[in-house]
Amino acid sequence: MPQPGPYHHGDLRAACLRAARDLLEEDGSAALSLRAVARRAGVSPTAPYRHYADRDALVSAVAAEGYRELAESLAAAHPAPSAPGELASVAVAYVRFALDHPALFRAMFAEPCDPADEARVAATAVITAYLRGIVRDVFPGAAPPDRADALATAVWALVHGLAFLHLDGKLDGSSPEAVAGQVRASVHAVLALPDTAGAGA
Amino acid sequence: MPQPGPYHHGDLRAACLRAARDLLEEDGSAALSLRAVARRAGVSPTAPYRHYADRDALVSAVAAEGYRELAESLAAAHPAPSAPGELASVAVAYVRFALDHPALFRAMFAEPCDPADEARVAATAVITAYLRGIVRDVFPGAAPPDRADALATAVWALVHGLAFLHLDGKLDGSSPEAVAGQVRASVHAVLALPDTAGAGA
DNA sequence: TGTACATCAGTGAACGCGCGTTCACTGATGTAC
DNA sequence: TGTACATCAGTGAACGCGCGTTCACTGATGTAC
Repeated sequence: MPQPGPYHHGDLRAACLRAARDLLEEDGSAALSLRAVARRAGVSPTAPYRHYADRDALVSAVAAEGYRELAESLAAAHPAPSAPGELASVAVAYVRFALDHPALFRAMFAEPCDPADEARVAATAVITAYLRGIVRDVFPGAAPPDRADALATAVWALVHGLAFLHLDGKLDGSSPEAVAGQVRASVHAVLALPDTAGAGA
Repeated sequence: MPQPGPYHHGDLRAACLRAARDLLEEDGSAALSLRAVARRAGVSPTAPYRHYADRDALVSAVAAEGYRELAESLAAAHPAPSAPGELASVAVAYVRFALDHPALFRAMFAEPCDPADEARVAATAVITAYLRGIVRDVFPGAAPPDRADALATAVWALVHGLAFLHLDGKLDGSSPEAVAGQVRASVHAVLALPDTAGAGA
């Protein structure tokens, strides 16, 4: 039943992205395939080639979209953190994003990365700059500037590692609260502050 | 040219593992396939089924071997660390292992994990217990015991994150020294100590 | 020491699958006159 | 307003591929007598 539908789709480019995202949400363990995306979008297997040069281009587009959404999630957690506890909230949002969109997150980082894909590189840079800026705001007096950079990298690596270890079932992710608590405790450890988590924000 | 060779291989089980490892070292981006492993081992495509129930069993065996080797690498970096600097050396070894065996490392963590595979679970537990023990040794007086646990998890996540970010080309991995320095700096940041890296051990 | 036979570890043909990608095509759209 | 035609976004058949897995088989090994 070929579903009459219009011959021209309208916005197949976006529909492919949407379909890819849906597939990742539904069965994250399967690799993303162009044919599956086309099927999902209700279109012939070759139609996506009108909009994407090849499979890699589609995957890169999906990854870039993921980066943008991740950045949004972080910003939504706290627009301009200036205290360690607020930074911790951003960290929690990072891990939360990974757990809420496991397959997307994996695609963003684990798919063989094309270093030449501009959108992807740019999207990564946004994340890096964002984290760096946050850490600088939280520690305005960090002695040498590259110390702040080192700290920013450490924070990123920490939350990234927590995210992946959770994704791979190596840590206790039984409840969102457990995860959040874990992340806060870790961030506070990094920032060398007494763990003020537990109750409050 | 079917290479005469003996009909019976001798130890095909081990040869498959070896072949799988070789393939991962050579082309880490390709997925590990049973047929490729058989080919590499110089054996018919179905011979491995004598020794592994299915593809997953092979991959799990490879991953388990990887965990064992990772544990060895960590132990070799420092048999019984008791000072932060020694702990940092272990951290460097962790990241080094990932960069030296990128595809293996990915297979260990990113392959859809079979939670039921005993060898694999056991091998993971060894890593966890090892890191936990180290952190406890380095901080014998850590106030509540679960604080030491949190710290151990944070350290693990930190090095794990650094490893993956490096694997994915998100950090400066231009030279082994740069990587090691980065890792040391991060660990010291976590441990809230002045960064004593740079020159010495 | 020699032979019969069970067991084991391989072979090789075959299956059905989904994939990425190509190609020549055709239906729909929109623009120029 | 009406028609001719270029352009664009789809179709659908076909290619060759490597995969996991099955099956009936056969060659080699080792044990019992």
